[in-house]
Amino acid sequence: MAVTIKDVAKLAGVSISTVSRVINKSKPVSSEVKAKVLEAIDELGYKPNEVARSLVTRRSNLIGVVATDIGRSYIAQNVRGIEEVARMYNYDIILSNSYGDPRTEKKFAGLLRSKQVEGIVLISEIPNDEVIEYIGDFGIPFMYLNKYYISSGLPSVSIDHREAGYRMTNYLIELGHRNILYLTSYEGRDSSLERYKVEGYERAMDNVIGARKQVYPAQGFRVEHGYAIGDEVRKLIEEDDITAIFCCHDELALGLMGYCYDNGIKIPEDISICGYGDTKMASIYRPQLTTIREPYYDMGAVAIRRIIKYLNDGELEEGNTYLPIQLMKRQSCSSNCR
Amino acid sequence: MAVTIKDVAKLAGVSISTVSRVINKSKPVSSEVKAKVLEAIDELGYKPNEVARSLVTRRSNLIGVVATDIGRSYIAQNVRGIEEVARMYNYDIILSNSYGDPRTEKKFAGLLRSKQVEGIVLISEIPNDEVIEYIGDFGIPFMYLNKYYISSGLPSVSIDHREAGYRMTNYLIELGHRNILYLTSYEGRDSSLERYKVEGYERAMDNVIGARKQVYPAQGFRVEHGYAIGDEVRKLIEEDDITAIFCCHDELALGLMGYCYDNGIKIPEDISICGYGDTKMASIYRPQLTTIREPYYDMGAVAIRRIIKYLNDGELEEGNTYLPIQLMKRQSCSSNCR
DNA sequence: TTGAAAGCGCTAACAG
DNA sequence: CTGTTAGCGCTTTCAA
Repeated sequence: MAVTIKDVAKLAGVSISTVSRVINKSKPVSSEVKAKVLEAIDELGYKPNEVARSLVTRRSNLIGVVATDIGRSYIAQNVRGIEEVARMYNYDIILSNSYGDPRTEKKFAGLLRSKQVEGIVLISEIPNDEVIEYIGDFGIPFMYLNKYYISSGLPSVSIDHREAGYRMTNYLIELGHRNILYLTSYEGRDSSLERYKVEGYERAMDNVIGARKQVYPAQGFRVEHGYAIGDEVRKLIEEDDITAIFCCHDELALGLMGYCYDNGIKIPEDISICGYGDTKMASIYRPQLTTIREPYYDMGAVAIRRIIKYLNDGELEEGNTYLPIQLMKRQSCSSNCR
Repeated sequence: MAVTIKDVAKLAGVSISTVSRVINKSKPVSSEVKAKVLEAIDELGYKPNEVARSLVTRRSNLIGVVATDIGRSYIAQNVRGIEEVARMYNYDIILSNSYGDPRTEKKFAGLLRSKQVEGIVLISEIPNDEVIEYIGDFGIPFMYLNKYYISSGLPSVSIDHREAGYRMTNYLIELGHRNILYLTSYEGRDSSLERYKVEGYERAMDNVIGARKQVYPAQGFRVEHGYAIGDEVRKLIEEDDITAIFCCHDELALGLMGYCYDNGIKIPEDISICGYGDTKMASIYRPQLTTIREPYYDMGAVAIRRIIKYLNDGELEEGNTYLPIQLMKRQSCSSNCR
């Protein structure tokens, strides 16, 4: 049986209230008594039962995180940010993976509430109004991270995708490219964030005489989709004289680069390719991937910070927090255009 | 104020015990009463307070995970395995990142105990007898995952590194290589697992007439270390006519491959390189990395399964669980030797 | 400065 | 089958 506050009290020859007071420094305790208590705690190796404490204080010091899949590199970075900042404020993280199922997201949110978490961060890759409404009713602070879908009005953290799309495109234009293909992920719905990036892309292209816009859809945004679209892209390159491809996500770019490698297409000599996200792999891969940095760690850190701020001050910030954009110029894009 | 069991009892016109019974299906309840209770629960949107429940049942349904850094790809996979299996048995995961500091590992272990976790998985990258002893005293099941250091006797999960080193080396030999460099991570201590891998490597080399063994240390096992050792390795290749390099970890191999790319050394035409681990990147990178698969997801899954088994049956399995070895033959190794 | 006692929300005997 | 009651380990009034 674990040692409890009673054991400590008995050994120190004081009441449990006194022990509680020295643990929490909640009220003055005479230094001699305090010494005795501390000694007893030390001798017994006593650690307060946080569950009991939570029950009475109504503070679990727990933050719930529902993520699509911690196995995704960027999500791991999100979670790192969350965990590290939470830790600074003495919060622990309960983690659950939904694997992209909306019903699971909702179920886990409910489980987290049962565990009395004080706040929830949802890292999703799908639109899911139902879970958002559901969590909204919990009456605890909630942050929503989704790098694929629009979360208009929801408390969230991201970069300005319009601006990012614009900047990246402009960089390619500066390199001398005119026929730049924007490779998007296929989207039935228009709640996709792609909308903004494409807007930025088009705005940049429209500024330049002789630039030819072209937006082409892949079947998704993962590595395998980038690889799979290779044949089609190759055709486009030849037919339309494309010299640079702006991929809507790093993973897609990496898949496409894999295809190019396997098919003897040289990057950036034959074609410039850039990505979006700056996942870990982007800088390890060769040629290193030119990309837009989405600061995943910071996104997590800011998200949890907003939750904690609310928990401390009751101050509720609304809407999206915009983080600075960084263009990572690397090896995969050059001015070697035809 | 959240709705409690009392509210439900009042609305349903029954006692709280009855409500408890229908929630837990712990004792028979007449179907009409049950219906009333269920209705009340639904109407109020009642969710039992797990904290209160934990306090009385002494079961938190929480598993603590202390990891070095969830940002590392393989650790994310470990945690995925842990989380997914734990979930099947209704356990939640509390996650903390130690960032490799032994004192932090110990501190977090203590915090987890305070939170009444029912088991702990420690994913470490350092030797740390102190924390092991500390957790050992908690009297809860404990699994130790460390892919760099020996955990002799401790409950753990891994592949047979001796055999893996042997098999990989043999594969290179079969490809025709004779001068194979084993690139290890620098180790002052001999509690490193490298010992086993090198043993396997040497055993394979010793079997072959004309094979020349050479074990060379990098300053560590990360991508940057692989890149940094590039100059030295290049010299070795030339001087000693090395045709293949067996890197002790994928990250090291990837770093070295990056160096090769940047310096015009072709893989596998000029040199064959293989890794160890089969991290996600190994199959995305080009050329794809030939490597030994360490099944990270499974390692996590098996670890948590052993914990849960103990929790259910009280059965304690000791020592290491060995998982099958897989040799991933890919693009980075060929028989193109001089 | 200290102790006694109530109670957080729930489960689990114990009675009935 | 149902209700009453005693805690789980702790914090926090309220008195002393």
